[in-house]
Amino acid sequence: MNAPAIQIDKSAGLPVYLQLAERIRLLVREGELKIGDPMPTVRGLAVELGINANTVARVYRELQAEGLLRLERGVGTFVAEGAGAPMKRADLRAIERAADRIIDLAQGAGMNAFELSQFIETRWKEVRRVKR
Amino acid sequence: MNAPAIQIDKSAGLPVYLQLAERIRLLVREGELKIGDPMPTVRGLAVELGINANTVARVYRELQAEGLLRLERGVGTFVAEGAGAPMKRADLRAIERAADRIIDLAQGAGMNAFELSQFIETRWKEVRRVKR
DNA sequence: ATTATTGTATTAGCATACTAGTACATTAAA
DNA sequence: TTTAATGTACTAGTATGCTAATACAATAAT
Repeated sequence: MNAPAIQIDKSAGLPVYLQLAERIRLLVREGELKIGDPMPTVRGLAVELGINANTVARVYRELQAEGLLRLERGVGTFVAEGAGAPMKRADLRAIERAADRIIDLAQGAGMNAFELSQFIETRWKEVRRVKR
Repeated sequence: MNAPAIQIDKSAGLPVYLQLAERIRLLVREGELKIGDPMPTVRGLAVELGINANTVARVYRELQAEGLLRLERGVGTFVAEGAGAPMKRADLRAIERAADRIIDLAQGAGMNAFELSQFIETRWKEVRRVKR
């Protein structure tokens, strides 16, 4: 499990570079990518995903600016020290369980993945002001 | 509540026409828009959302092709007869409750709306093969 | 010193997702 | 018949999100 599978959906409507950046952020937050872990090569990942190397480079640079990655020319790209602690396993598990539950409900109601995620984004923005 | 608020996020990365189409599909599925209800005018909605009338027209035409809307030139646009029954209120409520729960968990873990929705989309695709 | 591998940079070009403007066609109401 | 409101159609232009190609620069291994 040295290199977790990074995958994107080129036909998803959402720009590839946003998907890729978000996927990497999530892998770090989940703890699948730990501080110091090597990232795939710019060229290598580009080939693997079937996208352009510049697109990968752009994402890496953006994540470096966020302090999530550390780019070393001639050496490689690594998860940066400033990448913040990953979620607690218990929290992650709880979110996974909650996700499975709502996915189950949504499927039962005839929704698809896109509809559900849109629904949740909308609801998030609506609920934010409640602030419990 | 004749016309439920339709809102989009122009800075969300996701193309406006996809957001708009999805938002309308959801309103119909939730039962907020019922069969026969009038939709906002092409021009009116365009102005309201700050987008081009052609973009709205495109979305309406697409939803008509799906059988969700009925466009009558010179008259207006309406929710079509073939729009299918809305979700049961109980199902909708269950999904809303599940959404509130996972939003709460995600916020607690430091995620944002976009991260959560991406997480759920990814998990949906992963879990699909389990097929319970 | 040489070579292979890495990230960096630049330029050109293309398809998509629009914006903007205008004209037209159909319907209902006056 | 006229008018106002609706959806339809077309053309032109722009910004974004890429693809493609190429060259350069730093590092590590030889």
